Amino acid sequence: MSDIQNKSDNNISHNADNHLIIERKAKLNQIRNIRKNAYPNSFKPTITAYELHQKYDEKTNEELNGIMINVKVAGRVMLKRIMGKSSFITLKDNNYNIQLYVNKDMVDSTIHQEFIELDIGDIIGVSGVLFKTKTNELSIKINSCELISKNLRPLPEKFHGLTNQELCYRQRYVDLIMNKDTQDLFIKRSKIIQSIRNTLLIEDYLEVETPMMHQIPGGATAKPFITHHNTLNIPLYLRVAPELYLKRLIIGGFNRVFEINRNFRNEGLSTRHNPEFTMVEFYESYANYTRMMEITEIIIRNTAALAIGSLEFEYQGTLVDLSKPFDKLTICDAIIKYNPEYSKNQLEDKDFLRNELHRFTNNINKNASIGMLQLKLFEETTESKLWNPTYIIDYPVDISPLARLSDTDCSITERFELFIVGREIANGYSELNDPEEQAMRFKKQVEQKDNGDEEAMHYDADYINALEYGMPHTGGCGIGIDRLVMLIANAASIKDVILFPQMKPEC
RNA sequence: GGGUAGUUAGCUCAGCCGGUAGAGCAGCUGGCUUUUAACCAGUUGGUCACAAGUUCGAAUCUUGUACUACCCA
Repeated sequence: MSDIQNKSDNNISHNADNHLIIERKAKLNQIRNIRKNAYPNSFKPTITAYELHQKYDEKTNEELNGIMINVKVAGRVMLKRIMGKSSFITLKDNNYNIQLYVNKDMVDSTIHQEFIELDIGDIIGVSGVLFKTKTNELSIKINSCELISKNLRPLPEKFHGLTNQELCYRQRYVDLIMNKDTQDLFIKRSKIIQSIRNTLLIEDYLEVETPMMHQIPGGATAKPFITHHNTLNIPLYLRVAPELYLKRLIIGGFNRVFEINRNFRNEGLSTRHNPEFTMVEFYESYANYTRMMEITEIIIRNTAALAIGSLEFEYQGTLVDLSKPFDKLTICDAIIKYNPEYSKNQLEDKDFLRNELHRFTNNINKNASIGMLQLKLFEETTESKLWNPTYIIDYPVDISPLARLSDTDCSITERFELFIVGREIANGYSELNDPEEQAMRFKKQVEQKDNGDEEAMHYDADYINALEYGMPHTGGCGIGIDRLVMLIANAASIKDVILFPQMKPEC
């Protein structure tokens, strides 16, 4: 800890003080000289700005004068309009504004002086009486004013706010102070997660927590972060997925479980990738992938209904419709539907697929199965066209090491991915519950790892051990919550829906 | 990893056929009795991201580096 502390000490004052900050620090020093504590903690508001508007917006000035409502409110000074005798401040309390008013002749001169000397950004507590101005704005005629926390760093410009995207991400606290849209988005995110949780609880799922630190990373083909446990002196991996632990719980006898939590993948940063991201994974025994598609559909509709109140909405300027049953297509059917120039015969011809793929990429595995070639062509030609919700089903077994084989075709699995606005939102399957088959699949993964595939899975002997106790047939699914929030909140980048996205260090 | 654009005052932005660095807001001083992006007058504030080059002279032209955004792999 102390090492890290010492290193970070170097950047503590990375923004050198300008004259604005020097002036405000001087003000703070004055306050320290006058008061015992410049950061008092005794002010207790009696009402919030939101409640004030709820209760009193409809009242007239005469009605308010008649009942003389005394209130105590706290918040941040956002705007000042100082005039000779009458002065106004716009106070922001938990994202709602309330106007404060003071008249020089009607209060003690020190209160008036303190009021007009407040800086934009200061956090204050006031008490006063409600009234309405000429323009019918609910306001508080203050009779006392206490500085609770001095603002030392000036806020961004009052009209344009903070628009510098980099600063919004790096200093989210400033973004949240200035931009109501940002606050609203993260409120929406919270509602979406609540909605997912509610839907699963109603479906009788149990919410659980499984390890974030794995001795053997598993559950997805992805490159993990690695760390070290000092006492045990072993490497630990931040999990890439909770899947194998959730299925251990199914084996343990919980019929329906889910977990909403972070996964970590050691990949690049992009508008669709943050190294830590949030997933909900849910597993239901005595179910298969058809049931998982049904419940995924319910979950996604419910989130939209709760967060935006509609199943039809715009994403980046184009309408998305969640109201109709989600389309369900195999990889080949989807290619043909969105690219009519291809025929079924062509898609079953390995040489044709290879030639076709060379138009898009030179990176084609020599040993790729026909399923893999079809998938590759799907990714190149079709994925980005799947705007309205579409389940792509029956993925090749090569890339689905934890999914159950199809009963009719042993080259494919009972697996689906859900695409909306051209992006993968969910991934689910009928779980592979045959321990011998699973052991064989793990061995294949290990071979791939030995051949240099950093994303290939490890052999998890304890998971095989668990499966050998017997796991009922089970359906499972994971939904990427960040991408779902992007969709519902109409955000272009994953950084917009993560409060503190990972950024490169500032130089 | 590759391409394109951006980086100028605390914030939002001008300036870019090279010639003393600008505005609005914020700040400071003064005025103003219901304002609301209050207004009016005056005023402080800059290593023009960083580094090298071309030039008598670079925010401006060239190259490189860093970060950010977008597109592609």
